[in-house]
Amino acid sequence: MIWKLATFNVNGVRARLPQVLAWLGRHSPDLLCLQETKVQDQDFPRQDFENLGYHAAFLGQKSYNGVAVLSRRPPGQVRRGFGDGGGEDEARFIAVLLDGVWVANTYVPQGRDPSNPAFQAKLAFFDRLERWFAANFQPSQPLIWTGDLNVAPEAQDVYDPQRLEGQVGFHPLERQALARVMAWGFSDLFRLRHPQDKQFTFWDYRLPKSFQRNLGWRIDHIMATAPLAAACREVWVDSAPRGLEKPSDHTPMLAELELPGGA
DNA sequence: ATGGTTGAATGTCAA
Repeated sequence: MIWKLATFNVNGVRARLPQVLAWLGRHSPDLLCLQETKVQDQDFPRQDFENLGYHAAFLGQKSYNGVAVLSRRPPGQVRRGFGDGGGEDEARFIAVLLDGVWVANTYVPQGRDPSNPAFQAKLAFFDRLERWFAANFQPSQPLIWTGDLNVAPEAQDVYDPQRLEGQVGFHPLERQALARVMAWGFSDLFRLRHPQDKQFTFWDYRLPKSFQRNLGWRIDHIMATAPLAAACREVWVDSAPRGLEKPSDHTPMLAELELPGGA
């Protein structure tokens, strides 16, 4: 079974709804993970997605954050929040069991600035994620971790690594925190398939003409354990949505996997 | 230099 999955930080699912619906019609992924939906659950535009044949699982809050998974087939199970006894006040984590594969969709805290307490909360979020993976899975099992991880892993993942070194999103402590989760058992599917490419997924609104000048960051990711990394056929970034009128500041990343038999 | 723009909200925060 060929499986197409995608991740897209939409920066407001209601503001981006026509764009997301058109994108789904064009690309027809088996599942699409959304971040920064910025909508309470009772206002999530579920019907618009169902009209296109997608099931919607979501966890939102007022004004900020919010994650959702849209899927062609209904998820067998859904986890909203970590459920580990820690705080669940921010809507940043949802996981679904789809076609026998668990997919964790995360909106990692941005961190604001390395001197800000939010930065420590960002580092702690990675630790919490690793504990969730380790408590529920083995690295030998098929598992996807995707979303806006808000970290560029390597120098080739930012437009100016010398200038940006030590800034939020490209700070050594964040790269280490991400690397520790990866070391549990994940591969970065984009980097696996494209070892040299300088391909970004985010271009800041606040930098004049950042998209036209390609002043971007690769901070949206699709990570997979070994059996799914071996099953990965292709990974790519669709930059077109970032060039539309009133775009999100992010653009989608997609992957195609040949799911192992029986998954 | 510490700017700039956007969404959700209708203050101003978070990114």
